[in-house]
Amino acid sequence: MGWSQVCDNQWSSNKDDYVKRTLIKHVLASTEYGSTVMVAGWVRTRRDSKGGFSFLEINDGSAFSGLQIIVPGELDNYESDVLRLTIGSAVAVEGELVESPGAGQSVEVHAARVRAFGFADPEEYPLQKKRISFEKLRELAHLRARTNTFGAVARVRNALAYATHKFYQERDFLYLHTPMITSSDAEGAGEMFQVTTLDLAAPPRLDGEVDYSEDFFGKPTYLTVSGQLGAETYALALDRVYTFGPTFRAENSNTRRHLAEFWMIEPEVAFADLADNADLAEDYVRYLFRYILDRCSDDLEFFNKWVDDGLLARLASITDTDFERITYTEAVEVLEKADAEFEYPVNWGADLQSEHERYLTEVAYGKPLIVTDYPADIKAFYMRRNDDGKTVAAMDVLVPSVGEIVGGSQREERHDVLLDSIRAKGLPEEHYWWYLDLRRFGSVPHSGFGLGFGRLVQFATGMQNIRDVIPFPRTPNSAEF
RNA sequence: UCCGGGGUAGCUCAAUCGGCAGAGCAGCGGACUGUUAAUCCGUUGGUUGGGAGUUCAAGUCUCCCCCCCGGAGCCA
Repeated sequence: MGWSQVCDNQWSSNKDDYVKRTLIKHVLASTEYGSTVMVAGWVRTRRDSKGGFSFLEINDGSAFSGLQIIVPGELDNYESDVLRLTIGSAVAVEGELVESPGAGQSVEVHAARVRAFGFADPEEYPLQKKRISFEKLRELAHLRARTNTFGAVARVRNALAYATHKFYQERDFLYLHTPMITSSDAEGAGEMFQVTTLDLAAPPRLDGEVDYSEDFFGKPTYLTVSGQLGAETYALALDRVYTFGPTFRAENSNTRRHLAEFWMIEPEVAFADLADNADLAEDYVRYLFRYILDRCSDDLEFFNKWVDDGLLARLASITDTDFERITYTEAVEVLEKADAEFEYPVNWGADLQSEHERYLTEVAYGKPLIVTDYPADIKAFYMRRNDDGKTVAAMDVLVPSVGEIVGGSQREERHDVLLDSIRAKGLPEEHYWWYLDLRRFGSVPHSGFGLGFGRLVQFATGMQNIRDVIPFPRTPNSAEF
């Protein structure tokens, strides 16, 4: 049986086959009144009428809205099952699709059969119809997908992931799987989680030091903090590639914008300079928001109403306006002239602080902003040195509310300059032999960036905390579920 | 990690100067009803995060610890 048949309404009353159901989003869009439909999902609320029937609202996650079921009291299992269907119970319903006389929905189903699957004891079930705080729902991460908010987050996150692949595939980018276990800290992007099979209580030792030659890989290994360097190797053979996978940072970061495990998208393009890179980032981000505005309108309207009332206007403005582009030096000038109090002083050579980034994107320009050409001293070794000798071809995309969402650069393609940077930053050059090889053999200018997928979902939904846009967030002290 | 704010009923919160631990919602019982977070009446429900201390008396004051949230740093 093909998947399309599963989604089709092929249900037969002779067979107890509840796989052949119609997803609620298709039922809600249907106008085939009088037809028989089969639906299944989880009960959101039941209201009983002493007129001898019950209203059942069920949701299967396929749409923001649930489906109203009218259950007549004459059903055999009305007393035994239907009246026990409280919030959280799982149920399947066969019935007739009809136009609804009520105000809250256009269609409803008059049940001919109701099959109760798992009940949910209302004394025990932690979710309730009233609003529960996001903090409490984090403790209920195994159940929170059943709420309006987290169902909507999951659908928008999915749409953004799909749109990401669609965008890059349509542009002939090759999807690349870079390793999650790495033997070097070459990326230099933060503290790393160590991966080992050694007995931590009694590791083998040699001259007092832990003897990693006995470890699984024969040397210390870590979870990756970035797929960039691997992506560069493939871009310098296959022209344009992207990664989309998990990355890990063992930083003790406790903010609404950081996770210890998060997903990142990293495109890398050969024969591309910083301007090409900025064009790609802008096209990509605008493509994503246009996609969800088209495909996730119910979910976004919900977020706009209950989570962030400026969301829809902000998303629409981004799809309609070009991003502003300024250099770091220009940004510093704007900040120095700004009529605002900053906790941290602004001076050329210092990195932009969160408050500076937010001022630029929220106050000074009021839209997404691409800042380029940062001082070399505050940026990574692999970024291409500009002719002024002081700055590098780096770029950050800043958006209102979230701040930095994209960080990227043109990569240093000149072997001697790269080697000089590695030495100047005091990095162990023996770890970079293969990375330097790329500059010895067929080197070309190339560029890429990283986009934090969680921050993208935050921006797209208005959700304040990144822990609420991933199913099971990993943060310091927290790896439940 | 630093700064600040918190932890009280299943949930969201209140509790004045240190003086009998409360409300709404949920649950449960009943009434009513093509309902829409239904409504109305009644009702169950507490080791006030943990530990120690001050006091006649501690949710409240002091100390230690744990956890959560916001901001900062790190960064995506």
